[in-house]
Amino acid sequence: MRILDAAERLFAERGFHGVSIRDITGTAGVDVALANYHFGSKQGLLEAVVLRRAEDLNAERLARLDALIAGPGRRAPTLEEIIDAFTHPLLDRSERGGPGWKSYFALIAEVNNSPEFGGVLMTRHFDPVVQRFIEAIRKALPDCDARDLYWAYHFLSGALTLTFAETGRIDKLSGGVCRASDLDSVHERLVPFCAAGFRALCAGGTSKRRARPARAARVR
Amino acid sequence: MRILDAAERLFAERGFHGVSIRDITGTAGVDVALANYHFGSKQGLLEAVVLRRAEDLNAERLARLDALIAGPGRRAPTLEEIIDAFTHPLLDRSERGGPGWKSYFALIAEVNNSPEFGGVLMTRHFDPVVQRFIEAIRKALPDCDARDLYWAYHFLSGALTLTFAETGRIDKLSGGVCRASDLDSVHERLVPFCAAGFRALCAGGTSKRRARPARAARVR
DNA sequence: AATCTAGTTGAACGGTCGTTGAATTTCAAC
DNA sequence: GTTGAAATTCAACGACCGTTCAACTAGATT
Repeated sequence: MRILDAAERLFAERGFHGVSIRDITGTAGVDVALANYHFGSKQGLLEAVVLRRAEDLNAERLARLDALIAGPGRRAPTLEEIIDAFTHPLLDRSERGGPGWKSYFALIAEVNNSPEFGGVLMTRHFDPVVQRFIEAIRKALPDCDARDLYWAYHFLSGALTLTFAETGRIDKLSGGVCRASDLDSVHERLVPFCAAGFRALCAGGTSKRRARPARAARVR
Repeated sequence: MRILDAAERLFAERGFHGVSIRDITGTAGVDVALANYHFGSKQGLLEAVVLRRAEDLNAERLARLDALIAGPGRRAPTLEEIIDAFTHPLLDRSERGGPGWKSYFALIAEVNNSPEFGGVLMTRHFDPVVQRFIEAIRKALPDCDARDLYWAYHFLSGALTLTFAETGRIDKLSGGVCRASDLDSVHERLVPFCAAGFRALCAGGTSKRRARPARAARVR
């Protein structure tokens, strides 16, 4: 659907309110009224854009997770493998999934940080799968406190979202040493970074965590 | 300035394009034309909102960093202390800095993930201080590859931004076990999470990192 | 061939948008 | 008390907004 493609790109570039239906239908080469006919409203169009690729993404994520935990004669999956199953589908699609996917991830990053739409859209379309992954991580990190687990996922989510949005800020900050478009390179670091973070919070139960960083929190 | 306060809150709630100048001046109780008179344009108003608290934030961050590295008879600061100097000013202000600060951090999260404004505003107002912190971390993690360092900061930045935006998504995801508004609790975990991530990427140079997670990347 | 439905178009609705210029008020300096 | 600049208001500009509805087209069904 050309309307969805145009909406995806423009919403990602300028945000929901920064784009008019006329911008979208104009880019798609169709009449203004067609958007409302197919999607009911501008909000409905946004939701359709989010939903379209979310289904594919969720399916691949779950397939990878199932392959890890139910593979024939499989040992228990490592934390790194679980995180990779969660993040690798994004890497695949952004690098080799066609041009729409990069727009999609930039859009998701905006929606994710938007009080207006984030709460509903993200929860509805992504949280069920996230729950499955958190359960898997819980098994890989026994004796892990639930709060620590959820917060660790929260940090992973923030890093992941910013990374695949490819805002290009890191390019400027690093003076060209890092390129946001070099996703393979980032992903290679994202997985061990987050795995180490998870272990720092979870491994050994809560007591270890509370004892150590209190020192840092007491600075000044 | 009442206009800045109103703009800060409304921009945070509904995004730049989701708010009209009339919304802002109406909330502030002044005439429509006053916004353009003082700030030139709607974009100028956004920039003024971002700049106002950025200065205070940068000053406090640098003061804490200087106290760490130049304190009287001070040992070399730990990684946790440096990260805390970077993040604690956010915690202080969000919890005890008045109502405007929470709006501000939500706004920063949106601007940060926006291709439209993020590139210019974030780079201009925050990157100089970020560079100082990355330099400090580099000294705390000798033999650290520059790319690893920048990418680790990138992940920290994403986690930090999402955390202080307090989108409340974690509340739903965790079924109430975690509350985004409980910032002390999050911060207590954010520092060790990121410190462990930095060490996983940087400690021992690049060879160690490249050897290990390749296994996770080769899954499937 | 007639009928029906989904898809598409054109035109228009009322409303809101960012911005501007002239008129008015405020208020400190003289 | 007058002057003058800064601050604020008022009214309006043209442009664009999301949405709707009647009209029209295409293609399958009868």
